Amino acid sequence: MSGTMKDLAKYTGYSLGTISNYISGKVPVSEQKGNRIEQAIKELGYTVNMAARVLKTNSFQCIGVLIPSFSNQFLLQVSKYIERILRTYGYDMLVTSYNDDTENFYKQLRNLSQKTDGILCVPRPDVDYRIIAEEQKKVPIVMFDETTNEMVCDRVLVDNEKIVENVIDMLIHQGRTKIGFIAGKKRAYTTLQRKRGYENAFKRNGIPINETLMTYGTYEKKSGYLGFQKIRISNPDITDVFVVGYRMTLGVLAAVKAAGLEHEISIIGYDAYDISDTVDIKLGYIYQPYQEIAQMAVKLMMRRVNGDDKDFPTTVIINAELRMGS
Amino acid sequence: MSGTMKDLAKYTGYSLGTISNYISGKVPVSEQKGNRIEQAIKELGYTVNMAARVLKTNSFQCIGVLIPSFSNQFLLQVSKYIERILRTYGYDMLVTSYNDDTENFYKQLRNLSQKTDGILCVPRPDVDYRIIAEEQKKVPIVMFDETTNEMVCDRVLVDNEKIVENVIDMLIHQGRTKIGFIAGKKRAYTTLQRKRGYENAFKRNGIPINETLMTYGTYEKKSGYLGFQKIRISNPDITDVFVVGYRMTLGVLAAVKAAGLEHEISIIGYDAYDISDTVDIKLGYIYQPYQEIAQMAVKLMMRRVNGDDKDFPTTVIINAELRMGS
DNA sequence: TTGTAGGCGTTATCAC
DNA sequence: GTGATAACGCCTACAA
Repeated sequence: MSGTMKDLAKYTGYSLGTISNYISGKVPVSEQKGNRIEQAIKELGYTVNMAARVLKTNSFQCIGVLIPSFSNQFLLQVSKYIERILRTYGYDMLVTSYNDDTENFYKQLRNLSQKTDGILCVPRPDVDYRIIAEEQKKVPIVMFDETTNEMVCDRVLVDNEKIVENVIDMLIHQGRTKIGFIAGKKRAYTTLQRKRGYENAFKRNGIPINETLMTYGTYEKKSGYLGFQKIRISNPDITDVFVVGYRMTLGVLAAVKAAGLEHEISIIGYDAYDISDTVDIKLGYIYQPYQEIAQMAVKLMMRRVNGDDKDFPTTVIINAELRMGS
Repeated sequence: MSGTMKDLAKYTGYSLGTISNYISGKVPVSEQKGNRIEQAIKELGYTVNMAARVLKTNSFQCIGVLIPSFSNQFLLQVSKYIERILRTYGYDMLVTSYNDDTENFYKQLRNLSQKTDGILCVPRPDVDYRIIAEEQKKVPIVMFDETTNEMVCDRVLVDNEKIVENVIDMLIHQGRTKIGFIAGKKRAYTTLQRKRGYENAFKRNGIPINETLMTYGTYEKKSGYLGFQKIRISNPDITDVFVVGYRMTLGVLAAVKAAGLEHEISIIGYDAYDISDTVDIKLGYIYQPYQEIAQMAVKLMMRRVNGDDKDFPTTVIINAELRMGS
């Protein structure tokens, strides 16, 4: 237990008010006393007691970020930018993962709502929106990347439907129509969007949709691996695979390699920018602009935190882009 | 602002003490009153005010984890286990990154020491140990993975020297002596250990050490790429590369591939377990047991948090192992 | 500019 | 079991 303001007051002989004024910096204090207080702080090893300050001011100067898993490269990357941007606003960031578990999601949400002034979260599709709504009464909540439909809530999302549609359309125009699609979790918002984009492209080109070319996954490497195998059983003539997420892309790569199809198949993976030049397989990737997502989410959150709710609920849509491996 | 205990007291007509007793669960309360309070909680939307509780109890039931970067797969993986294990002790986890910046490290350390009961951190080599010592007066600090030498501090470390020595020795016995070594940051503890292991192996086998086979890196992919190129200029006959960290391994893979040397060179990468089966290059990896590291770190921290300092400072050493790609 | 006093929401210590 | 009351450390009027 380190010293308190009271200790400083006793030590210097000044009043508590003067000490507080000096430390908060909001009310000027004579230089002489300032110096003496400064010295006392060093002497007694004083540090502000955040709990007390928060209790009094009811403000944490801190925003929570809640993501499904620490294995998600993309979200961690976004978080990194969120942290930087928040700092320019004088806010700290607290990251928490709910480990892909719904109950844990609720728990962490409650937890963060006790420790922060607002929460940026990536929800699961199966969360009970009423629980979120309940928390939302206490602190502003902005969803990013994923969302749930039932909720009235601020959102920052990527236009998954459009980018997928465009990419698949491009492939079709190149005469490649046997395109496997390994999506994320079945009910996830992003999955639905991407699936729609995939289907749109085929419809647009008057090609019937082959359900056996599609499958879902868990974002784990293994499920990418298995997904590819499953699709290939029904479609030995498959030429392209579109796969969502870094780790599932790794899985597909491994499966393609294990099947000795490195030169027959090309892959387009979400967020696979890191590995496109390390493998022999042709690999393009969808780039989701981390920084812009972070920027928009923080901006919106800062407005909410400062009581500006005039356009609530608002949804910001951000464009992704296709990039090819070197 | 949601309801408080005082509101509950007013609403139910019971005293503050009874409300508190019921909510903390530490003192039994008659069932009838319990039910009534439960109902009042729902009615008024009461939630504990953590700040007030912390102020009073001086305990956060929360441990902070401070890592250099959210890009570090390995540390994030360890954090995931830390979180799980902490939960079994009834503690939460807060993760923070200092973005490879020393000043930021200090800042986050101070920050966490205000929000948690103890800090598990991965320090930079150049941190001023006095600042850590200062924080350590307030909360227990356990270093893991990395450490600084000057500090009197608890540590949970991997035996990098031994594993590297063994792996290099094995290669030498296979007649492969042109082994490149791309280490991490120059002054880092882990780097020094690994370098020593590398050198030991050569000494042990009576082979002179070739400095041009060694270089440092920043753990970024690019620095792995450049590191390989640099080493190869002086050593066109290089047959093996030992490289530290997931991303730098990716860089080496890309460089080897760019040079068309997929079949001449084999690579051993730290923590590269994810990609070993996706590339055509022979790739082994060092596996650092995440779970065990997390377990040891948490165990030690829990003892410190509970005031058991009898073996302070203590250092736990954990063994890594070599695994080969599928 | 400086000091005093009251209260933020909780827990802990008493009596009853 | 229950109720009153006093802290915990800080901030903020308001008064001096």
